[in-house]
This record gives sequence, structure tokens and C-alpha cells, in this order.
Amino acid sequence: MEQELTIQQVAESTGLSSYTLRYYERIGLLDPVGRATSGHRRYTPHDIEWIAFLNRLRAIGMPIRQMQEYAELRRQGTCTITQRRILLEELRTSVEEQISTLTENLEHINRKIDYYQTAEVECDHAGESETPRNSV
Amino acid sequence: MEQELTIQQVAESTGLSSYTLRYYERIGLLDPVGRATSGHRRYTPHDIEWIAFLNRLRAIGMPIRQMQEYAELRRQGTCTITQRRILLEELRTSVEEQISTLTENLEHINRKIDYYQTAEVECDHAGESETPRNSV
DNA sequence: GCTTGACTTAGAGTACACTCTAAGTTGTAG
DNA sequence: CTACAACTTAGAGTGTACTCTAAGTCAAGC
Repeated sequence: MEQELTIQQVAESTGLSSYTLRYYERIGLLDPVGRATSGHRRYTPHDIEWIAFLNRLRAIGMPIRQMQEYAELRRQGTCTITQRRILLEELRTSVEEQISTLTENLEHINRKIDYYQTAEVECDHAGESETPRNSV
Repeated sequence: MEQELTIQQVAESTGLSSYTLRYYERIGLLDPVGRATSGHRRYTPHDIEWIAFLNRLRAIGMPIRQMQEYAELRRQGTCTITQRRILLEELRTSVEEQISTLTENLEHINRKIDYYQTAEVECDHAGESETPRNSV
């Protein structure tokens, strides 16, 4: 079963550019990727899984530094599972905070939209901004 | 009623640095702020309100370019209320998407935390990472 | 009157996360 | 066999959003 993928294929399936994939490897987010005899990279399904996980971490706003820490723990083997769990638990807290901040701000925006709906003004093509100017 | 604030006071109350406050004014996010006879800035409650709103936009990840657009519409007066509402409605959609992405990823993290809890390993002070190496 | 600290400006510098370039090598289609 | 696209590397460049520096001004306390 030949299931190794080229950098281009991985770029397409993960949404990361080939530049970014090489960059991630350079900074230690990815372990050194296997090579064909030509020296070209060949990604395994295991690599792909890990990249997908990195994408999740990125999606929740984890900085690259912290991803590097996590990757380092992972490299050190199963002994670091507790540390990794703790890291994820901190991450969970941060995501929950992000969600509640967004929800709170969403409510404000909704109120503002409602206000604008009642305050709608007809002006058409005329530069008549001699009115109150603004309403925050 | 002397309710005008110095840049330092505004920095403290809004959480933006004085650098950032000047920067925002320079790039047109803030209308030119009033000055004391000395030339020092004096912020009105109206300015503070607007800065608080900018902070909300920032908190939901709106890029500065778009905030500038919004600020420009606001400067143009009440005729642009419809346009501003439309902008906010787009923003609302984006926030809703952000929340659902975060929620989705949060679930994955929770599952991983659960898995790690079952997979907890005792290693203590010993460099024995001869075990499977990693588990994504 | 003088020091001290906050203020002013224009413009330079920083951090982050990529993104691209240059120069050279490899693999495949015609 | 040759063209040509995709790959390789090290290192330079980009965009965003600040953040700071330098040189100078201003107000209040001693």
C-alpha cells in the first residue's frame, strides 16, 4: 500500500501551502519528513493526522511557540502525556474564554444593528451630511 | 463639568497604550482629538465611547482596514447608517462562524483530553522514552 | 529659574506567521 | 534527449498591528 503523499498533495489536502509545510518542518512543528530517493518529501498518513491537529491548534489561536512546546513533548514520548493533557486543558479554558468574549460582543453588535434599523435615514444622491454627523 | 481626559487616563481605561491611541488617530480610526492650549490631547466621553466600540471590533477580529472603512462611513454622517448596518451584519456572520469553528475544535480537544486521561502513564524521573514514541 | 516627567511629532523598529526568491536538482512527457 | 514542471535549500521579503526612539515642548513643584 503506497500511501505516501508529495508536498503538493499535502498542501491541497491540509490547506497549508508548500512553503508553510516546509516552514513548519524547519521550526520543529513537524518531525523531519521522510524522503524519496530523489530527496523529495513523502508524507505518511501519520504526518497528515498530525498536521490536521496542528491546524486545529492554529484555528483556536494557539501561537506557534506553544505548538512547538507541544510538538517537543510529543517527541519525548508517552511519558509526557500528562503534561500534554494539562496543556490541552489550559487551551480549553482559553477557547471557552474566546467563545464567551465573542458571544458578548456579538450581542452588542446585534443591539447596534437593531438600533440602526430604527434609525435608517433616506438621503439618496445628495451630499447632505449637515445632520448630527455621527452616532458612535 | 470638566470631563476631558488625558491620553494616559484613556490608555488606562481603554486598555490601549498611548502609542496605540496616537496610532489610531494617525490612521483615521479616531477623528482628530481635541487639544489643551498646550497641544496635549484631551479626550471627550464621546471619544471614549467610540474607542470602546473599536475595541469590540478588534475583539472579534476585524482587521484595521475594515475599521477604517467603518470610521470613514461614520465621518460621512447619518446618511451612511444603512451601509454601516450592512457592514455590521456581515460582521455578525463572521462572528457566528468564528464561534462555531471554535466550538467544533473545542469538542475535538475535549475528546483528546479524555483520551489522554485514559492513557496516562507513570514514568517519574527516568528518561525511558523507548515506548511507542507518540500518539498524535 | 530649574528640574522632572508627561506630553508632542515623524519615522524607525519589532513580533508574528508566513511567503517568496534564487540557484540548483530531479522526474516525467513528448 | 530535451523541455519543463516540481522539487530542494538558505535566506530575504511581506503584511499586520503595533511599539518604540529621538528630539523637542510644556506644566508643576522646589
